[in-house]
Amino acid sequence: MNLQQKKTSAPDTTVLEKLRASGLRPTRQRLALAKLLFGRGHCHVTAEGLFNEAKQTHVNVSLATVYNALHDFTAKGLLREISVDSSSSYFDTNTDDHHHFFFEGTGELQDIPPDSVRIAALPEAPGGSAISRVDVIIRVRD
Amino acid sequence: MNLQQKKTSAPDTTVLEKLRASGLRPTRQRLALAKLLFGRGHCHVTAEGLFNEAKQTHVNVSLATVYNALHDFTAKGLLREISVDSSSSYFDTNTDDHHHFFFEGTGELQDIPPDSVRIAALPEAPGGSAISRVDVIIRVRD
DNA sequence: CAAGTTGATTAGAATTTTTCTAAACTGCGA
DNA sequence: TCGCAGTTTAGAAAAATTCTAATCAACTTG
Repeated sequence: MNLQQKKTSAPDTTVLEKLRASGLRPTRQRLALAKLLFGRGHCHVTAEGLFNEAKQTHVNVSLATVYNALHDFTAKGLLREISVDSSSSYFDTNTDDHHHFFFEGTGELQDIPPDSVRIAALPEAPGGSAISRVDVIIRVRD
Repeated sequence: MNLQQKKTSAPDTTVLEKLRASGLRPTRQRLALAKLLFGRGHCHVTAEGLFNEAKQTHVNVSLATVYNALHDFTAKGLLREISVDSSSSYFDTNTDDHHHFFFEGTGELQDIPPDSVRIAALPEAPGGSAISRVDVIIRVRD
């Protein structure tokens, strides 16, 4: 047995625990997708993009399942959904409070550290309703 | 002749001029849609929503034409496109610099006057690229 | 520990949203 | 007025997303 293989299996346990902790059943499909999403540094994916990655890794899931998983993960707070572009929505593995650059040419997203944008004077939400999130997207030509 | 009818025809001229000034041909379809969009106070519409309004006003246009018109108007700076929701994009007749409340329950948008949000410390765009726009969306539960 | 029960999950099918492109139209010059 | 060139429309196609019936997985119960 090769040590290289052992190395890659270590984060799988973390991913499994992550699913268990969220209350989602760790099915074959979800585990495989979660491994792709969380088994590396933070990233921004689209459903189509993750679906293609899955295919390349010989993980057999339907596109509908990818959508289901992304939405389930988002509902459990494992991902954050971002709408910047009418073409498709992005899912961010970084769920901490932060903002984004959007490169209009390539359609790519990049995180902005939370303290490099400061919002002074937030308005009151109308009708006394609660603010659930503030999204700042800085669009950049490239 | 009724004075009431005269009243509603006055803004049509403005709408016609608006189209002419932008360089878009004032076709029957565009005029009808522009009248719906600009013949009243600022509003936020979806393609589907505008299409339904058109039908109710007995304006015969296809949904594809509504999309074409909305995108053409946006390209000429008559509208601003906003992505908040993966379900569909919104078009805002207010093209001045301003931000939005998004009511997650009803899916409605509301303008925030520009000076009630102040952004201190905007980060440098990476690679020296130019910032084309900064969008702030405050999501509200309702 | 096998079988049944219940609720969660998957993925093919359907729907919705958006774009593409051939046909129709418009304005212009001959 | 006629024909040409570019613009606009809208039916058809594509892309994105959701729906739902079939499948599966965890938990009883015998």
